[in-house]
Amino acid sequence: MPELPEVETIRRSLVDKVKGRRIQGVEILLPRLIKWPSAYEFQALVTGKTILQLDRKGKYLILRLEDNMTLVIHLRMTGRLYFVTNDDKTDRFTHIIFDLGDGAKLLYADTRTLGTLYAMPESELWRIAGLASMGPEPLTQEFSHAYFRGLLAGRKGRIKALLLNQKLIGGLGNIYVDEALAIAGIDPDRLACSLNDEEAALLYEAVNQVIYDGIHHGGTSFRDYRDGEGKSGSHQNYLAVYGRKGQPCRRCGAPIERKEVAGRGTHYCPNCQR
DNA sequence: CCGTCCTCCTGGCCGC
DNA sequence: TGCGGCCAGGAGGACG
Repeated sequence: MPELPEVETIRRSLVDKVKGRRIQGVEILLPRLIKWPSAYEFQALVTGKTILQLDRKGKYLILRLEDNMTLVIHLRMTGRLYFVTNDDKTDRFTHIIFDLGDGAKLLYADTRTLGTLYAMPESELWRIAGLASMGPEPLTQEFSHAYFRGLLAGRKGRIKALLLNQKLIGGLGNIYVDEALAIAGIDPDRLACSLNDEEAALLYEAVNQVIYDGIHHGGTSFRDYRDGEGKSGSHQNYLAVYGRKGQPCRRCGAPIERKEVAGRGTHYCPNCQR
């Protein structure tokens, strides 16, 4: 499940490969993945355009094309983006093929087909609500300690739900939220407004730390995630709690447990997190 | 406005 | 061994 560190790793692995290349054609094998405009219009808008830059905002990848056109991709659960220079790597999960010329292709593959693609002029990006309403990302100036404290004040929902809310903080998903809460020693079931100053400070630091470490390790390859060259990340080897049900807590040795919080499978140490 | 629940989707895993 | 059932979870929409 690509979260901010995984999407950033994909961006870094692709940017130099696609920059300056012209999209010669687009083959759309699964049209329903195109959310705006129609698949036919999408094809017309991006074909013939040169890729000027590859940006990321939260979990969205944004290809900046010439003439202020943008191609936006959200990988959701199992989306993958590969750069290839031969045809060998297409399989039945390859749904959209961007021909970049000279045998080079950018492949969009997705086993569960929940991913979404959009094409529109930069001035119309407001159409993508999740992009337009995204909150500040960890490791940015905008995501200040004061901002984070402000989020917690008076909020009755669970802290896990708050961290997952992209309108409040951009880029966190289930893995990194569980990890941040584990590092900060906070029970995911706690109400956001119940955190004291010390806990809030610990959690703020933990959120930044897990995102930093995740990027540093090239992402977490727990199931499907690979970077733009098909390489796995290594952060799965450093996880504190996610996917470690029954295994000993790295801090106290107690078995990691799993429960449902905010409708999500949640891993935590019952001893360290309170 | 806010929180909760449902929906989408399919490979993989579990139990019978 | 086969197969039904369920789980994984990001995000948008319905609903109270």
